[in-house]
Amino acid sequence: MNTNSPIRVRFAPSPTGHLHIGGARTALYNYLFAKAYSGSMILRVEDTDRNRYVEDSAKQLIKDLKWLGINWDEGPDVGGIFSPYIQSERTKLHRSHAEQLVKIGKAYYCFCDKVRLQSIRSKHKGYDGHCREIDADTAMERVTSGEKHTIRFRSPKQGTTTVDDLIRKNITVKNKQLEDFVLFKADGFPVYHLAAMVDDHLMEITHVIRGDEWLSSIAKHALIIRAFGWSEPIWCHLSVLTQPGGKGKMSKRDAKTKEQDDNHSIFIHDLRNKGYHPEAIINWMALMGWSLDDKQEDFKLADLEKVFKLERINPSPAAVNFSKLDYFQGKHVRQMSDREVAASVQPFLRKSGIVPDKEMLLSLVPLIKNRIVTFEDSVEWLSFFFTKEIMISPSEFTNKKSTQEETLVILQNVKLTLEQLQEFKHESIETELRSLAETMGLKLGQLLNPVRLAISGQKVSPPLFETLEILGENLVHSRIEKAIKLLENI
RNA sequence: GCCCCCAUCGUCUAGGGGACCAGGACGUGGGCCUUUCAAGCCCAAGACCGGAGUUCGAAUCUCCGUGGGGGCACCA
Repeated sequence: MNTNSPIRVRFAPSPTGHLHIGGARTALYNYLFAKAYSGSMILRVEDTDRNRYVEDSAKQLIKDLKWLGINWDEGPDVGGIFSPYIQSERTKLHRSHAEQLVKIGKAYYCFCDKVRLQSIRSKHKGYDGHCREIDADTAMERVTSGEKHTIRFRSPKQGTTTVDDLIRKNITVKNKQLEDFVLFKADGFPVYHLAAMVDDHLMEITHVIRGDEWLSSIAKHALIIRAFGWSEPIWCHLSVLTQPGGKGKMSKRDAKTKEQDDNHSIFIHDLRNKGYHPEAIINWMALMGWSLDDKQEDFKLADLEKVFKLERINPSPAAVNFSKLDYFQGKHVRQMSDREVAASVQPFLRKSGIVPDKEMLLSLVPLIKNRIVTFEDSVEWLSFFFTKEIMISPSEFTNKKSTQEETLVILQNVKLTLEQLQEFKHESIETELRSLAETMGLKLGQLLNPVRLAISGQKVSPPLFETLEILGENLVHSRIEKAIKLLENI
């Protein structure tokens, strides 16, 4: 291709379902490459398969990409000089190009129906060339008379086709391996192979960065391009993403059973609903099949836009590793300001029926910031602050270390101590409770754990002194009192 | 079955003939800190798929195996 022309790349999903991390990562690499080299990113929706079309999924796709921070310069929603960017609106273009290939003898009309194709499939590796030698005039007549037909590519029968992939060097395919594949379907729509090549050419795409699943048909694509006499884009095929165990392709089909546990999903919108931050997802995805060096692993989208290089893409398959996503997510949360965390957490609290006071929430954030992974996690850390009644079963108060009576005494003493406080601040609470533990001859933990249970209903909670302060004198007293009654009445 | 791609710790990776008894990160185990749980810090275990070749020298280059993956539609 012409190396002087500005870089133009495209992400070309088909609207058949939700955006998952495989597609998102392809989109990301395209986007980053465009940014790093001041090129243009194009979004093109490839919806030529009417059977698999899923209503609204293009809209969802766009929403998910935008949420991740991936933008484009041309696309169905923003337009551009090569409009339209919805492939099904370009079928006239595809048709005329297919016919052009017929005209110059690189393709031919085929009148075989599905029944015949089915019957030869067992005997032949691919299409048997039944309509290959029908003379042009006869074929033309049958087409104009309205006979159902497809247009097939006239694949070379001998020799080899060699295509250059940026990260895999030469890929050579024996031409006899190629059948006369369909370019244009009887339903009036083009097949991917034709449509994508025509659109890429017309849209002046310079680099095709796409998934590994296209590698096996790259010879077809090169042959189509060469048949037209066009120059090829630079090809760059990404590796596949495999299941967490490293075995088997990560797929949408069994995503529910294998890649997805309670907290993780391969779908971007699920991750979003779970409370992951887009930057964490970006950082995680970027490193599945790409690296800068052996030093830096923390990247913001803005960083990646500066340093991304196609040459550093790794051709070998990468297994999805959700624990690393959690790591990046946790790390990202800790880097956010308290205000940002509060804002991110709020929708999840609301979803569970909690409408927190803004200032109170802000004061709680420091207590949970390095305890949560996803924003949704905040709900279980904070809900006891906002619910009127908490549930405790008395049996939880006793364990191998302390009996009912001991716990009761602790709570009574704590109650007294707290009642005598001048001000209900965590510093003074801490001072008094520490000295109470000392006078009672208890370890701080022994003293605090029953209190924790009494006021939160949980064995684990945010740091207790701060928790008590924020919970407030009244609530603390009533909850401790309630726990005391509970213990007395066993 | 045929074709194509890939191969370094469990996982993501650095490395690209001597700098490597192979470096980093996640995870795992242990320790420190500590009011629970985290976070943080420290330590540890843990890999060049096998075999030939090329070379003074191979994780690195070549070939052959093996393993894994992807594709062989009027799907994308």
